[in-house]
Amino acid sequence: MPKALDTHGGSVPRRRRSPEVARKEILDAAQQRLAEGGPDAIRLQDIAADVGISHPTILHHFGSRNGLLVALDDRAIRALTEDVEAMMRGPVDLSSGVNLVERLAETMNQQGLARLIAFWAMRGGSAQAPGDVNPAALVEDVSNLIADRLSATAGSAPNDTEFVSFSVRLAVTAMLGDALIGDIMSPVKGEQRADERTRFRRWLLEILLAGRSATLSTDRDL
Amino acid sequence: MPKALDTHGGSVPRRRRSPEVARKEILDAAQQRLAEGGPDAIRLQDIAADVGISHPTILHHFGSRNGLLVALDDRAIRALTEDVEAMMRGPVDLSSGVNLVERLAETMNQQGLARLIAFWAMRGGSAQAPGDVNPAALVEDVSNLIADRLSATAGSAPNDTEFVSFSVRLAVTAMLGDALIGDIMSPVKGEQRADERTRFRRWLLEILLAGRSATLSTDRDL
DNA sequence: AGAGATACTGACATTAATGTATGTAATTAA
DNA sequence: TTAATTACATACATTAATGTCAGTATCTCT
Repeated sequence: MPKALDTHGGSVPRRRRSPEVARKEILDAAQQRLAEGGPDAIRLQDIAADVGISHPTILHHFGSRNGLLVALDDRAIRALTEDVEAMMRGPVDLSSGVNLVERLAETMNQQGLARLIAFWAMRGGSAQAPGDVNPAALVEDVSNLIADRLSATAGSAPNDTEFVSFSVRLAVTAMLGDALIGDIMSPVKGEQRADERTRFRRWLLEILLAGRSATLSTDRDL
Repeated sequence: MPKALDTHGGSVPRRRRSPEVARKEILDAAQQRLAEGGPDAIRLQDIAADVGISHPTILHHFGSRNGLLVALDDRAIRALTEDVEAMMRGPVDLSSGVNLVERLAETMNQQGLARLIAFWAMRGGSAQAPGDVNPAALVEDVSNLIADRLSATAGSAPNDTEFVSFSVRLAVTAMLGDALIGDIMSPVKGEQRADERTRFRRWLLEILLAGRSATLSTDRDL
């Protein structure tokens, strides 16, 4: 039988998480609150209630409210850059394998990541690159990776590098923007909206492919 | 000589604005704070200090802090939609007149409008269309306008409508996203960054034009 | 010039958030 | 099994924001 000498609620035994798990659960809850309720909805009490802990525990893990926000930003940028990186390390040919645009749209919309990234941008953005991650460096690595690949390919003009880089940039920024304000940019309502969104993405992919074939002579895999 | 019987500071006579001017000055200050400091920087005291008034005056004009935020959102969406509308009412031909992409980029970056729109999206977005303006309706009007023009033109396929609509949507969302996270999407640093940003916009415009000429047979003015 | 209307202020009330201090209970290792 | 560590809780302190109120100063209209 459980001993009833504890000072808290009593009936339910206290759950003890590993620091990693605790941090993840807290960040998840915070991210969901941000996505659903906006910036003002990030309150320690509420997040703690969602997770099922008391709010000082959040401070225990993140030091301060601002520490939590920085960790949130950090994770969001990491998710985005890693996604781009993964796409880049795969076959770079836009037409093959994963659909660049579709995948980005998924990433942006899952867990309200788009709003989180917007939040990061509003809170100072690249100016305050915090902690152990440097998003800009990650992106630069990816760009170098692409540049290396392209220069290793016979017959690639300097334009190719910029075309790929611009394509990625366009896809990322457009899918971010579309996740944020796509709804009001669409004249279609209700049921058909999802269809139109899908068509928009396909159209964007086609535009990119067309632009590429106009730039590159052959259709080789990069 | 000024009478010294007043209860406040005394030396400086109180300035009295028209409600419209007062609201505008307050909104401007709030917008700048949001753009520079993020969501947490929107504090009535600070904004009041920027304008040179006391914070209850803000409440007098907007009712509550939330009233101020709604007004901010409202103005941002209005600015965006009116910008799009103006572009649409002009010559729709993407290659002529104003550069669609450039102009959008300007709009997004002036006064940190991009961040404000992101803020709006995070705070509930199209779900809570407030007050006297319905952003969705404005956008719909514009879309109808385009559709009418296109159907009035001989030889226009249904595809044309969607192509123009998608082009605008792409330009808007991409320039919004680029204003937010363009910095980290660029592998270039320092001086050359501005150049690259310009090239990116030109490139986007070219892509759109190429896609159009691929869709439309003639190059007529719409 | 006088009177009404209202933009505006200073002082205060209230609420509500973050952060602190101290103790408890669960986990791990000796 | 005992001891050390630390995730976690309760109660409280503190700060800091929004919001209220009663009065003042400036504008407009007659």
